[in-house]
Amino acid sequence: MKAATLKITTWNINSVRLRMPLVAQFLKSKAPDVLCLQETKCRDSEFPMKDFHALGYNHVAINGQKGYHGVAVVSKRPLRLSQKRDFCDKGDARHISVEVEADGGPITLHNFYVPAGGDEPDVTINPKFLHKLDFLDEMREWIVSQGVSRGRVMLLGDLNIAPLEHDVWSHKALLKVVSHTPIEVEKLTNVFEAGAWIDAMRHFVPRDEKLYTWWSYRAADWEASNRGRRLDHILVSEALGGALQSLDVLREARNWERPSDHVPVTVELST
DNA sequence: ATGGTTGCTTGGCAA
Repeated sequence: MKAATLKITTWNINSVRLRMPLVAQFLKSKAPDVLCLQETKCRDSEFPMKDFHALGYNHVAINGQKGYHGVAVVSKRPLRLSQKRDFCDKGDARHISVEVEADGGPITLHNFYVPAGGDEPDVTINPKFLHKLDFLDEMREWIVSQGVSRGRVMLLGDLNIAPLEHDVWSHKALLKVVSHTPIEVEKLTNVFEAGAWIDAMRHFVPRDEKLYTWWSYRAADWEASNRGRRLDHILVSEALGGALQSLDVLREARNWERPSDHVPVTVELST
């Protein structure tokens, strides 16, 4: 009898075509039921569909665009595409949602790639930062008005914000660095509260322990300096809070050959 | 004080 669990991974892959060998290595060794990707960086017609099929991931939902952004969900279990919402009406591919079959009933997944926001944390001179804040406001409004977190729901992906003091290597040094500024943290906190989401990663790792999912390419030695940030998140609705079984942040993936700057984050749920 | 790297594409932006 099949174990009644569901393993779900989120991973900003920074070009799915370039890194398909790493994805294959990951799927073979960890075998999650569902993998949610961000920054696929290709049109839907260019997505390496056959490679996923060959690995046993026969169910695929994609929202891609040429060169930038792009999100995808690949699964060993049947999926039903439910939505591709164009937040901020810019035509960006930054969201896709699906329903995944599970023993206790379907689970809705919302896979996000939130705008990075550029370098300057000042909306008067940096339109990319304004876009990021507007995107977060729209997420909050959408969660409230649509009741997004009702039922068995997960919201995950690269949210490009490290909200807690120990989600960054130095809280003080990063207060004026986009990804950890007070205004971004406030708006992401509003998103969390709007759905009464449970922070699945912090369910397993205390808030006073360092926890990162991303290390810059620009460090001479990422591992020695260890200047990481927790930019990737998995949130679950209250109905799934009691189902959380385990967490795996695959730090070693940052040392793979030609790695993404983000590592895969996996949670296991009892279903 | 201000680089540093990577990907998509071939000059320069986005991250």
